[in-house]
Amino acid sequence: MDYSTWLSSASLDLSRSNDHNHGNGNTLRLFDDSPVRDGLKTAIKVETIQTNSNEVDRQPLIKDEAGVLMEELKKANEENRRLTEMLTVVCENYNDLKRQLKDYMTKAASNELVGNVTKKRKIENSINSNNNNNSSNKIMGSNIVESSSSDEEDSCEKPKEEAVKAKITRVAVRTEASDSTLILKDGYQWRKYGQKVTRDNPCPRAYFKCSFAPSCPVKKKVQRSLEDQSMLVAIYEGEHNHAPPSQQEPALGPNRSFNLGSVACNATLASSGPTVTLDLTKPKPSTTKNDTTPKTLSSNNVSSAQLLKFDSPEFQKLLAEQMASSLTKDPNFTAALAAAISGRSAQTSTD
DNA sequence: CGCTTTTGACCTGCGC
DNA sequence: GCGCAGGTCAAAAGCG
Repeated sequence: MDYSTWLSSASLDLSRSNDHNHGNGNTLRLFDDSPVRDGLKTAIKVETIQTNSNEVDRQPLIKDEAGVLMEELKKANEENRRLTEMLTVVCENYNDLKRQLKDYMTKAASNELVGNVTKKRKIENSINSNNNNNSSNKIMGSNIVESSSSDEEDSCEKPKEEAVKAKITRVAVRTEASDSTLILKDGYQWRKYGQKVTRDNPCPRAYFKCSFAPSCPVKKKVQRSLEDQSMLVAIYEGEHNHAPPSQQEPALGPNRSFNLGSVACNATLASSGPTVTLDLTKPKPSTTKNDTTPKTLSSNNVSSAQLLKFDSPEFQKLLAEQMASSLTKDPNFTAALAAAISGRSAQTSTD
C-alpha cells in the first residue's frame, strides 16, 4: 500500500494562529488545502491590504510592505520545501521497512514449507531481532512499537483451531516511568497467574488470563520495554469470546475499539492492524479532568509477521493528527512559524 | 470469607 | 540426554 492514501488526509490548517491579525486587515494566512502527497504545497494567501486612497504619499510604504510579504512568501515556500523533503524521507523509510518485512515474511513462509520450523522461540527471536533493527530507524518521535500476529505463519500447515489460538496482538502503552506496576487497564478483567523474569529483559513479565468469562481463552503478557522502561508492552493471545465488561472503559485488546482522548479509534490489531502506541503520560489539555485516556497514537510499520493496513478512516485521521503534532513539536517548524507571525506582527505594528 | 496476588516449583519444548 | 528458558500451576499471603 502506498503511503499517499493516508497522507492525503494530513492537511494542516494554521490559520487560527494568525487570528490576532485579522483586526487590521493585513492578514498573512498559512493554509494548505491541497493533498500532502503533492508536496505539501502550502500556499501563502495575502488577503486584501486595505489602503487609504486619500493617502497617496503612503504608496511607497505599501510597495515596501508588498516586498516584505513577497520575502515572507519565499521563506514560507522554502520552509515548505524542507518539510516536504522531511516527509519524503519519512515515507521512504516507511516503505523501506515495509519492504524488509515482506522479504522476511517471504523467507519465513519458504522456511516453513521446507523444514516446518515454525517454532515459537524462533519466531520470537525473529521478532526481537526485527525490533532491534527497527529501533535504529526511529522516526516521528519515540512512539515506535510493533504489533505482530502469527496468523500468516499458522495459515500454512497448522490446524485452524491452533491458528486462532495463536492470534497475537501487541500493544504498547506509555506510562509514568515511576509506575512500577505491570497493570494495564484495557477494560477487561484479568487474573494474574504468574510472573517471570526473562533472560532478555531484567524487568519481570506478568502473565494474565481473562477472568471475565471462565471459558475465555485470552491471555496476555505484560512487560516493560527493554529500551524504554516507561513503555508497557502487552501481548494478547487469542480472542475474547465475550463482550467487553464495560462499554465505558477503553478496551485495547484484540478486535476492540477504544478511545484516545477525544478520538475514537477502531483498531483491529489482532489480525491486520498496525501497532499502536499509547501515551498515558501526557493528557490532552482540552480533555476533561477525569480523562486519563491516552493522548497520542502513532502507527508504524514494524510488524514482523503481518502486513499493515492503514486504510481505516479513523486511523488516517489519527495519523494526520500525529503528523500535525510532530510538525508543531518540531523546533524548526515552530521557529519558522513564529518568525513568520512575528514578522507580520511587527510589520503591522509599524503601520 | 472469597477473591486476587505473589512466588517457588514444576512442566514443556528447544538447542546443543 | 541434558541444560536452559519460557510458561503454568498451586499453595500461601494479602486485602477488602
